[in-house]
Amino acid sequence: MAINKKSEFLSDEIYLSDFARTLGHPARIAILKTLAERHECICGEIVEVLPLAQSTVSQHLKELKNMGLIQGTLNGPKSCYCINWEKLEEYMDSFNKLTTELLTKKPTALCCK
Amino acid sequence: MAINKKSEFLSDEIYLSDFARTLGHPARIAILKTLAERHECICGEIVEVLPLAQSTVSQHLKELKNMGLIQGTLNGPKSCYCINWEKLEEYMDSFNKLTTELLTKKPTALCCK
DNA sequence: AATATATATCGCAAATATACGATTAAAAAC
DNA sequence: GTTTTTAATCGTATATTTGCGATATATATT
Repeated sequence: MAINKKSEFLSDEIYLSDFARTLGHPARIAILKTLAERHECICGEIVEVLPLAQSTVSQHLKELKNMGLIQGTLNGPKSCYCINWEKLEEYMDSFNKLTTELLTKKPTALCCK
Repeated sequence: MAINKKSEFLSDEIYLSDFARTLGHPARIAILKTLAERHECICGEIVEVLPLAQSTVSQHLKELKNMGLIQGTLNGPKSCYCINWEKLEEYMDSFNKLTTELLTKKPTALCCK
């Protein structure tokens, strides 16, 4: 690859693709579902639910946190995670805007005959 | 990584994460936007729009095609691409179901104090 | 027939992502 | 004060993704 060409795209496209890439692993979707269900979890609870080692789960949590989709606060030796709804909804809105934009351009006739 | 743990997740989570991963690169989002805008494009038109080499664009097109999101038909030496709306809407619906499912579980009180 | 055009594929290099065990750090329990 | 518990980080191995040039293939054009 040598050079990362990502920066040459529109910032909107980068923003959306970063969100999509973050959801691009089943573990991270499962984590969001678990957190939504339970409202908050300590790391260990999430590890129990996933078929992955603790260190791997910790990495996925870090990635979700870096994207702002979840937040974790220390609670003694434990670390309590929950969804950052504001941020999640912001990303969802952007995604919905894209899908709406695409759908409004859906042609009536068939293409590429 | 040694072993791919993806298969140990729920098929629904795998399905969604595959879709998300496919949108996880700005080039593929840009391709979908271009195809929606123009209804159909030959490969060369897409190459013109993107800041990537022809062979790289061809790879991204292949990935979108493998996921069923676009279809390409040969037209002489040219290859005409368009969006597979049925499939795209199917993925979007699944994604919307996830977001709805998450949002219905949004708590009223703050978590992780 | 020879040449030009268009695009898919191959082969390779580099970057990124995934996964785990081992270690570290910090608080809790004893 | 020592031990245990919890989770983050480090180091490392492997897999996957991204990107390009070169090549192959197939159709148009001349």
